[in-house]
Amino acid sequence: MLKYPNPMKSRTLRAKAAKVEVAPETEYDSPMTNPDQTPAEGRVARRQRRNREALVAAARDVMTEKGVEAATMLEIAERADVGAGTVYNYFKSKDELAIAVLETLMHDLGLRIEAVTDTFDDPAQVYAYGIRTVLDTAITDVRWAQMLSRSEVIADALFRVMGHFAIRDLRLASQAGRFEVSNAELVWRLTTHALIGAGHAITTGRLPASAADQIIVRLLCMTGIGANAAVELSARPRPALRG
Amino acid sequence: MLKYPNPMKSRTLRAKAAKVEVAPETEYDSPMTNPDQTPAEGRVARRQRRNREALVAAARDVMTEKGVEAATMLEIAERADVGAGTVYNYFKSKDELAIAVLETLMHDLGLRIEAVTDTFDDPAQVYAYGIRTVLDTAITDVRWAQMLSRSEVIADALFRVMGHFAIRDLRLASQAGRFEVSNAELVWRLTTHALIGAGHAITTGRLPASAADQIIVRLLCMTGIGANAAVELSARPRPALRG
DNA sequence: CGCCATAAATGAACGTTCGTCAAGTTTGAC
DNA sequence: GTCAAACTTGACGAACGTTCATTTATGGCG
Repeated sequence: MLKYPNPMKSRTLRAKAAKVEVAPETEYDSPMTNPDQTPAEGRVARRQRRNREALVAAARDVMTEKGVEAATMLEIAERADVGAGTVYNYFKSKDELAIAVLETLMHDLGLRIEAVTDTFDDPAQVYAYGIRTVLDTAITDVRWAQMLSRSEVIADALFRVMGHFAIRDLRLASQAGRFEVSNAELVWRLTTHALIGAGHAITTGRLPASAADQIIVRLLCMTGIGANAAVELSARPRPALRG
Repeated sequence: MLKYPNPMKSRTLRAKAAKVEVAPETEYDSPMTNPDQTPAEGRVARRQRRNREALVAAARDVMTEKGVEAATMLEIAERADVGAGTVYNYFKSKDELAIAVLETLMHDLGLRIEAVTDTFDDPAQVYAYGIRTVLDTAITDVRWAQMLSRSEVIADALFRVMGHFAIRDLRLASQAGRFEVSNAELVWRLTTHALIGAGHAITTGRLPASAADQIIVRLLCMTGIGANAAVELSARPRPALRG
C-alpha cells in the first residue's frame, strides 16, 4: 500500500519543506555574466544545486538497484553524502524524490526521441515512434522497470513530462487529417495509463514481450484511425535512438 | 511507496501463511447434502469462513472510511473481532486483503451489469455498457474511489474478475463484425489500465467528470471501429443498473 | 578583519507500521 | 475422558520515514 502520500495520515500538514526552491535547470548564468542583478549565485546556491543533483542521482541509483520502496532514505542520503534530515530540505517526501528521479529519466528519453523524429515527414509516424519507444524503454531499461509498480504516479509523470511533445504531435496529425482526435490531452492521458499498464504487465510476465506490436496498434487505434491504418502505421521501419 | 509487496524487503520469505485456504465462495453445500464425503464442514471450517468473511467486510469498511493505506491491520482485526495475528492466517499481507476486498466489489458489479446487458441484442453495446458502467461506478462509488490510488493492482483485479465477461463480449462482437479485435485479451488488458487511470484522474481532479463520454469513445476506438462508430455506440441510451 | 543574524545541515530520536512467534485454547476423533 | 493437531492470540521485534533541537556555515556590515 502507499504509505505517505495519503493526506489523512500526515497529521501536521507542515507548510515547511521545499523552501529551498533552487532553479532546477540552469547551466548558463555564470558569475561573470551577471554584474549587477542577483549576486551572481553564491556559494550556498551552488552547494544546494550540487546537493539536489547528488540526491536525485543517488536516489536514481539506489531505487534502480533495489526498487523504489526497498530504497531507504538513509542509504540515499549517505550515497549523496548528506545527512539524513537534509533530504527533507529538498524534497517533501520520498514520493516526491522518486517522482523527481522519474522525471529526469523521462526528460532524457523525450529529448532523444525528438532528435530522431524531427526528421520525419508524417506527424502520425512521429507519434507512433514516440509511444513505441517509450514502451520499449519501459520494458527494457532496468531503471524504468524497477519503477513500474507505481503505475498511476508514472503515468502522471509521463503525461506531464512527455505530454508537451505527444499532445503537439496528436494535434498536428489531426490537423493533417491523419488522426481523428478532438481532445488530444484526453487521448494522451488514456494512452499513458494504458502504456504504463502494458509495460508493467510485460515486466511481470502477464503479457509476453512479443505483444508490443499489438499494444502499439491498439494505442494508435485510440486516435480514431481504425484497425487497418493502425497496423500499417505501426509496421513502418523504426530508426534506432541515438545516444 | 509500496511497502510490503517487495520481495527484496521481507527478509525471511516465510512459506507459511495462507495455509487456511477456505474455498472462498461456496454458498451451497449445506451440511445436509453431504452424507458421506468430507464430514459436512465442521465447526472449524464454519468459524474460518466466518472469520474470513468478517475480515473482508471489516477491511472493506475500514479501507473505505480511511483509505487503503491509512487502514491499519489492527483496526481491521479488531472490527472483525479476531486477534491481530490471526489476519495473517487468512491473508499473506495487507495487499492481499485489499485485493480480496476489491474483488468482492467487482464481482458484485459484474453480476449487476450482466443482469442488464443480457437483454441487449448488439454485442458491441453490451461491451460499451459494461465499460461505461465500470467507469461511472469507479468515480461515483466512494468504496472504489478510495482504492483507485493503486492503479496497477485494481486494473489487474478488474482484468481478472470482469475479464470473463468483457473478453467474451469482445469476441462475440468481433465475430458479429462489429469490432475488429484479433486479441481480445490484450484489448481488455489495455482497456482496464486506461479505465482505472481515467477514473483516478477524474477523482483527483486531473480530468473533469464530464470527460466520461469522451473516455468511453476512445476506449471503444481500441476495438478498431474508428472514431465515428465509437461515438455512435457510446451515445446510445443506457438503462440504469438494478439493485 | 571580526561579528552576528540567518539559513541550512545534521543525526539521534520518535512514532508508527507490518509481520512473527511462543504460549494458550479449541476441536473432534478415538 | 484423552490427546494431538489446528487455530488463535497479543505482545513483540525490526525497520521505516519523518521531525526537530542543535550545530555549522554563510555573507552582509561595522
